[in-house]
Amino acid sequence: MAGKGSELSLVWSRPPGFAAGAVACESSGGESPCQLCSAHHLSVCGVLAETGLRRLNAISDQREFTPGETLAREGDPATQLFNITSGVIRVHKLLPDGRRQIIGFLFPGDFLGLATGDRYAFSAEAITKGSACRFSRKAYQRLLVELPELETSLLERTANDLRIAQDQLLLLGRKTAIERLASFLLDLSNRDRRAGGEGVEIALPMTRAEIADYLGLTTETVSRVTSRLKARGVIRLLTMHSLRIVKPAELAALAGFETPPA
Amino acid sequence: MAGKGSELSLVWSRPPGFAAGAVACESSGGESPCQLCSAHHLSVCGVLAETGLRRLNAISDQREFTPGETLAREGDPATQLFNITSGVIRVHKLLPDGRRQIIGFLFPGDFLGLATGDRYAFSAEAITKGSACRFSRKAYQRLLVELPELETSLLERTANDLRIAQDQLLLLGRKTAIERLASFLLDLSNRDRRAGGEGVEIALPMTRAEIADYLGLTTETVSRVTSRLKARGVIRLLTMHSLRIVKPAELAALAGFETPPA
DNA sequence: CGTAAGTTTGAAACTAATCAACTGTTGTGG
DNA sequence: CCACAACAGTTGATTAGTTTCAAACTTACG
Repeated sequence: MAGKGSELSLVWSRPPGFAAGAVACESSGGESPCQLCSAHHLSVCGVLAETGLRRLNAISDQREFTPGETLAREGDPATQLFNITSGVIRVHKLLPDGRRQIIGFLFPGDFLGLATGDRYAFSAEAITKGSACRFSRKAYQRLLVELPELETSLLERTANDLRIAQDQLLLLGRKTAIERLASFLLDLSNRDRRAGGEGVEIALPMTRAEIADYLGLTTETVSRVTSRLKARGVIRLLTMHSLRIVKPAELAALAGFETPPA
Repeated sequence: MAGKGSELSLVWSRPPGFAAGAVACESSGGESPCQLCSAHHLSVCGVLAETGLRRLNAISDQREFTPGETLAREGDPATQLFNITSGVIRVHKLLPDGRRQIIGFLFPGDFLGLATGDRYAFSAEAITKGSACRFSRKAYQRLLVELPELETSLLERTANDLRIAQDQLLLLGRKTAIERLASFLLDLSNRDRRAGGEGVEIALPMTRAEIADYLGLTTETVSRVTSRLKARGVIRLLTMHSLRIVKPAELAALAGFETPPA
């Protein structure tokens, strides 16, 4: 019962569980770009029929990005929305003195930019190279009015992202360092499983510093806690950026998963 | 530029800034209950025209609550939605060992229950006595399909709540105890100002323990930090549950408001 | 290969939590 | 209306978990 485990997107993401959203998609070129898009089934556009897809495609263009590239800057006018089709993005907020909180990591199928008013409330930067469908916010909003299934889908996604954010509030407000890291690894595992993987071998495209800024810790603490999990035989590092979950049950227990006592 | 300051609702709340949402309302009785409702202009129902209001009203009933009463329990089937019309609600999540994170406080006009799948992802309990419009989730969702302006309004609210949650992630992940309390008091001040007040005399309907669980601290720390603010002349306690902000600028500086350096 | 960036590990410092005592507030019944 | 009990809040002393500072080690890359 209870807790589902938190996720990772947080600024528009994956399908809330049932119906998928619908935004627009990429392709490697060709006549029907969206249907060839490898992220199509994960994306908001997944719910759109032929007609809707075509209209969405008409207002989108393709944007490639390379590591370190900025897609959105906190405080700038929020003119563009993105649907990630490949690669990984990090989304963060800063305090005036430079302290950083990473709000979420975006993967293919995740949507970027709607948790925003007139200006971006966060910055978004590429961690890996990748690509995204880009929309003008205005055109997108106009299209929303005419494609109610798209709006419904976005509402579901937003509600889902809100749920994810609330799980993360519990993590940041009340969990210990080891619980935070365990929760994070389980999230990655669940994500991999939903993407069709085994959820056992986990890729970590982000650096330790980025994990730290996501979990409200320091690099050193992330490193120490990782070592502890390794020493307890719960995980095994394969490379610097991938690991294997050896004892999933123990990891879940450590994560203190959101299962209320009552 | 930049930061707007975080808010307090987080599980469906106040108007995102421009258009208000629309759900349904309360009244003290009478022919046109919604229009007499004191929370009407703050609520999602605020955007609905006569017809929509009537339909919404048809599927709602009135629910009074007293301090300590539970409106929703984490893990239970999410069958009911609420629009708060008076009083204050706290929304929280628990870890198995009882650690609590308060996700938000809900005030009149705030909406409760949509950041949820089939089951509530949080518990909601009354802090004060009050009242709410209650809807069956199913009936509400059916109505959403037929009232697009309601759905649009909900989407805006959800996006707004997501933004608020993300501000709180920054607070919990990166701010110090004094910055957290200062941010909290400023949020309350802003809320009061938007409700037509001066934002100077602040009501604190919640206990220190509840503030602590909202800010990821302990009661003792909240008390100590409050004393420090008092000693510095930034605030003055009027009663146990109300205070005056004496130096708003200093309070804002302490809050480290979300203004990125760049 | 060599340099820079990223990661790990150790020691010291610090913030907030915990434990504990005391004070203030609230609400109830004599 | 006061006394008292129960609860809420404050303050102090100590502890613990995480950060900070520092150095060594590893990996990635030009």
